[in-house]
Amino acid sequence: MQIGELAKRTGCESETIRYYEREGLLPAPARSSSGYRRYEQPHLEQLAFILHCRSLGMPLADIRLLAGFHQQPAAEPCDRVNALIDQQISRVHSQIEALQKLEIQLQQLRARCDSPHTLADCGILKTLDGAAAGEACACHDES
Amino acid sequence: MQIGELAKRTGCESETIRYYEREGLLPAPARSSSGYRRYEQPHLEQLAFILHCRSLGMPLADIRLLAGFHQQPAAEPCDRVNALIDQQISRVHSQIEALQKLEIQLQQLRARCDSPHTLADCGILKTLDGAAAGEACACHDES
DNA sequence: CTTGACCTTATAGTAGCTACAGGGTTTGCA
DNA sequence: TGCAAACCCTGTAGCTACTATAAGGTCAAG
Repeated sequence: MQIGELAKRTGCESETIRYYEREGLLPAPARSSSGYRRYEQPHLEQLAFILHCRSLGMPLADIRLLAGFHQQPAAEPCDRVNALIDQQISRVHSQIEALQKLEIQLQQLRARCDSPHTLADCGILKTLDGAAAGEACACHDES
Repeated sequence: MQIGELAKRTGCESETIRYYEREGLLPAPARSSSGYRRYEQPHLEQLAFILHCRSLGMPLADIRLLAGFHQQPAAEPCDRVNALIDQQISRVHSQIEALQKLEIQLQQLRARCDSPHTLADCGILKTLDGAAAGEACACHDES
């Protein structure tokens, strides 16, 4: 199949497929006489593997590693696979925590201007300006 | 003060300060005879304003807008300020939701290999491979 | 024989920095 | 006076994971 069909079947844009090839995540396929890429079933599965990992938020470098385990002797221990997943879980987890703190801070800031005002009276702008001048601010200091 | 001192006082690297100047977030300061940037107190406050907003995860484009409100007549309504903060809150909120789903999916995947195995037996790799071949997977399908 | 849908490569853009390279300046010390 | 360390300058390239062009070649239908 051509790149467009692979794209349609996987829901991944042609340009992204070419990008994955350049990045060494997908093997370069055979070419037709006119230079068009010709994909087979294994390419589709490899791409699906990549997309599945991406949907789990894994970085391309980790996916490269994960894919690489297929080339290794099957009797090897799989602890590095587990470590990659654990790493990803902890990355995601700490992002969640950081964003939750952020949301609270933003809501505290937002509460400073709950009814419509003018720029001069806006509690949000005042808070931000005050913080810039070194004062305590609703969003960061009154935890 | 020179850029290095501004950097030290704000905890922002000199290169980032120059970057903000290039991006039009900080006004270009006066220069010494040898071309060194000379900052005054207002620059420090402006930079602190930017850093404070950044610490709330606001994109530079929004910070530019927020800073721009200082140049506007003080009697203008501040609803666009509020809208920017609301937007940021909803961005952060939907990121949190997406990451929480991700974490659950990752943990379901991780549970497929809770004790050490070989690559051949690794429930994680098997799940990922199966998903690539079109099977249902622990992480996405058994919600 | 032309139109439209496909494909090719190469390059630049996105966000928000960070990290050089390759220079100039200033300060202090011997 | 000479020199080294610690500053500063500009300009450019790198990071992630794409996305979006430009400028062109190919192929099938009508």
